[in-house]
Amino acid sequence: MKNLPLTRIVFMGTPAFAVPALRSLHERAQAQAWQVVAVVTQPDRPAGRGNKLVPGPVKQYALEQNIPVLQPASLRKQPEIVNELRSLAPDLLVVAAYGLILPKNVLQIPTAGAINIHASLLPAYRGASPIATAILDGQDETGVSIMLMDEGMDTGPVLAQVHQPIGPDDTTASLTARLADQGAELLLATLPRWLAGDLPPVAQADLLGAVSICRVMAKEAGLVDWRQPAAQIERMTRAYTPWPSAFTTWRNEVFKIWQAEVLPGHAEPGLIVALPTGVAVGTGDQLLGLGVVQPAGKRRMDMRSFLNGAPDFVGSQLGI
RNA sequence: CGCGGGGUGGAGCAGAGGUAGCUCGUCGGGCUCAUAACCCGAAGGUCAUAGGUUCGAAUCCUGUCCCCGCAA
Repeated sequence: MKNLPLTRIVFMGTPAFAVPALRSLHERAQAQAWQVVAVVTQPDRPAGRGNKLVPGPVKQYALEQNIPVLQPASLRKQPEIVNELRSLAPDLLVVAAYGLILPKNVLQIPTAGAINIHASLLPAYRGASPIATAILDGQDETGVSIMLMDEGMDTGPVLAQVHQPIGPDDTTASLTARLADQGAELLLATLPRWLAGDLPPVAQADLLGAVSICRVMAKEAGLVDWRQPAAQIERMTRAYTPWPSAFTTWRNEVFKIWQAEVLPGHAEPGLIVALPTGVAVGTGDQLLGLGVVQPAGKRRMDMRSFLNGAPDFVGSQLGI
């Protein structure tokens, strides 16, 4: 038992989505006879007020667990990092939301391949924002795929998939948390079989569903166009939580909408109207009832609270 | 020192040198088939914190803590 060769794993990931997978690998290391020998994550970035350098969640966890951390700014331009990876002699790369493209010479390092956890049912939603885009599209389910990486973007053959329903109140935040846990579970279930040579990869062309691609989300995507249908705007509030949030302007300042619901009725797009049950905004079709909002400089609050301090809100006009 | 807004009864806000006010909520009472309705009454605040200026500070000055928007 004690002399079995350990499977050497290098984990690559950055945000909170990747943490459950790393934690699972690390906590089960002994039982599964593997070892997380290093973590590769994006460099600390200036964040928050004051622009202080902030390490990502994966780095924080790695530091707590005394796992060595590498933070290259680029894999292509820093051959010394690639050499360092090679010298770690990993058997396996496990990648989850790392944020950098892995060049071929990196993918070739591990003897047992590079495995990626992707938050969609591939081949749907390849790319950078699978969770938010699925919500925005009004999908009623998504999932997690464990796949072998190739040089394309999320194009490699799939080892395992699980489905996850998208609830009517799901946000990118809530879905991300569930998918991260589910992905970690699936990873643990998949890895031993893959390492044992017991799991044939399936090409994405042989899977159900059409290819679709989602790009990195832009801040401006959250800007509400009140001429759109109410249902679309409602989905924006959930898809863009926690970032960049669905927002409009009120009195020339940012006004965020965190929670809303489609209601019957009609009003001029962007016009605030009073209803027996609350306050709503006109859209391209129906009304959008406002639930939780956030004026600039204030914390988010329910509509009742906001109206207590802004009695002239009803009748005013939002947006551009 | 990246830019900016803000911390006032449970909530959201107003007040900007003379010891606090509005809307909502809460509690008691009334009315109602009923209501995020209405009527009457009440409780509840050392105005973030430390120091300073002043006869007097929530209001002016300085330090500290905390919250939020932008930017990244």
